[in-house]
Amino acid sequence: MTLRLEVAELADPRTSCGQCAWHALCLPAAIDGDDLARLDQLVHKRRPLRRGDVLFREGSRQPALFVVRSGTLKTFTTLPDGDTQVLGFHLAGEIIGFDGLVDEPHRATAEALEDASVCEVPVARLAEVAAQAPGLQRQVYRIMGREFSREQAHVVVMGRRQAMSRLALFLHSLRERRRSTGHDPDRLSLSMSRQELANYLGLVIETVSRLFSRLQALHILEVDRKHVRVLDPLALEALAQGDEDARATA
Amino acid sequence: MTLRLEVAELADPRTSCGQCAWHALCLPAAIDGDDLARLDQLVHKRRPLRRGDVLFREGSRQPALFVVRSGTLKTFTTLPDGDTQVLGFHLAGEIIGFDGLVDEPHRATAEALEDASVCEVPVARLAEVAAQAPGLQRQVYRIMGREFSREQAHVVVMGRRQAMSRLALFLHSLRERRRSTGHDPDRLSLSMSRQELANYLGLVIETVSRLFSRLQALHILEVDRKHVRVLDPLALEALAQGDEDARATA
DNA sequence: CGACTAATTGAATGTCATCAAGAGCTGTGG
DNA sequence: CCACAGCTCTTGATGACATTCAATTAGTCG
Repeated sequence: MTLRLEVAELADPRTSCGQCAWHALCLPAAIDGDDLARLDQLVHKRRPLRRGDVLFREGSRQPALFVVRSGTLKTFTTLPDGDTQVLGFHLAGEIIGFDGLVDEPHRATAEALEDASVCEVPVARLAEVAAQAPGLQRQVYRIMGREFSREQAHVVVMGRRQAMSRLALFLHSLRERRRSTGHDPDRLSLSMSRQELANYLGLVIETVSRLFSRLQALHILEVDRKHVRVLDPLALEALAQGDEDARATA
Repeated sequence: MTLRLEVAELADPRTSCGQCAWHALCLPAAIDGDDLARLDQLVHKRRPLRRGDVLFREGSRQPALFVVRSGTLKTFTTLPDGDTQVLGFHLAGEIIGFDGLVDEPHRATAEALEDASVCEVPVARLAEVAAQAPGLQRQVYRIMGREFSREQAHVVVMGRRQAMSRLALFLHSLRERRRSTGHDPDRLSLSMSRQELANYLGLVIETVSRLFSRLQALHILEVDRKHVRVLDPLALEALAQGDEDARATA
C-alpha cells in the first residue's frame, strides 16, 4: 500500500492518529497503547482549509502545532515597510507553528495555497501528555530538529548568489520531498504562484519565469504552468552547484 | 547591577545555574528549588573555548544543547561542492544545537570566533528532568521558539535584494541583541571576519567592505576594524527598509 | 464573451561580482 | 626593535547578471 492511494483516507477528518498515513513522520511515531489514545484525544480539530484560508496570523497567540495532512500551505512574515517574505512551503506530512510555541505571538502567517487539511495540536496539552510518554517527548524533539533543518536549508538556498542555482536547489528539495513520500520525484506540482516562489527565493517574478524558460530550452525541464517534469536530474544537480554551463546530459 | 559587570562571573566555570547572569534567558527560568538543583547537576560541562575551537561538527551525533555564556560562535554548513554557508552568529545568552536534537546528526559545525565559554546540556537527561518539571518543559519550548524565530530573521535578511538593506538589517539585529543584554546598542563589536559576515549575508567580501566605507562616508557609522559605532540609527533603519538615498539625519 | 490576473518575453538600466592591485595589521625571527 | 611574510581588508576598473520598465500572451472567472 503506497501513500498515493490514501488520499481519501487523508481527507477523512475522523481518521485516528493510529490509522493516519503520516503516522511514522508525525507525533505518534514510537508510541502506542494508552499514550496513543491520549494523543488522539487532544488532536481535537482536523479542519479542512480552502485555498487562501489563513490558519494562523502574525501576532496572534495560539500555542498550537499544525500537522499538514493534505494540500500545501505557505508561511510568510510582513516587514515594517509592508513587504512580505515567504518563509516556507509546507507539504503534507510537515508540521508548522513552532514560531509561536509558548507565550510568544506568531511571527508568521500561515495560509493555504490550495485546498488542504490539518490537525491541530494544542501545545499545552501536548506538553502534558509528553511528560508522561518519553517516546512522544523524543518525537517532539525529533520533529523540531527536522523543521529546524528545513529552515537552514532555506538559508542555504538564499545564500547562493546565482539565481539559477537557487531555483535548481529548490527543485532538488522538492524532488527529495516527493521521493520521501513515495511519489515520482520527477513529476512536481508547484502549488505556489511564480510570485510566491520568486519571493521565497529572494528573486523577482520575471527572473523566475526566465529561468523556467531556460531550463525548458535546455531540455532539463518540461514546464506546463504549475506542472513540472524533470527530464534531466543530473543537469539540475550540476546547476544547483553553480555549473552555469550545464547542458542536458540525457 | 548590570550584566556588563559580570564578566568575571561568566568566566567562572563553577557558577551554578541559579547564580548565572543568563538565568532569565536560559533553561532555569521559571523553575526553582529541587528542579533547579537537578538541572544544575546535569549541566555537566562548562568548558572554555579558544578562537577557532570547534564545539560540534557537521555529521556528528551528540544530542546536546550548548548555552553560550561568553564570547561568540558561528555555525555553518558545507555544501556538496565544498562551499560553506554561515548559518548564524551566536552571542552570549543564546543556545545552539537544535539541529542535532535527537538521532539526527548535526547539519552544522559550531566554531568559536573568539575565546568563549559554553554550558553543555545533554538532551536525553534534559528531557528526563523536564518531564517532571513543567516549568522547565515550557522554557525549553520557549527557547526553541526563540531560536526558530532567529533563523527566520536570517531568511528575512537574505530575502532583501539590496546589499545595503541586508547589512543594515544585520546591524539592526545586532543593536537589538546588545540592547536586550543591557549594553550600549550603538557600540558594536564584530567578532566575525568580513568574509564570514559576507557569507552570512549572501554577498562577497568586497561588497561588504564597500558598504561599510559608504556608511562611514555618510556619517551613519564610524568603522574601525571590528569596532563599529552607530552614529545615526534612524538612517540605518531607513536603509534597512530599502530607502537607498538615506542620508545622515543627525 | 469580456475583464481581470498571472505569466512570459523583450530591451535597457543598475547593482553586485569579478579581477586586480595596494594598504594596513599581525606575528615571527633575526 | 625592526624587517619581512602572510594575512585581512580596502579600493578601483570592468563586466555579467538580475532588476526594472514595458508590452504581449495565456489563462481564469464572472
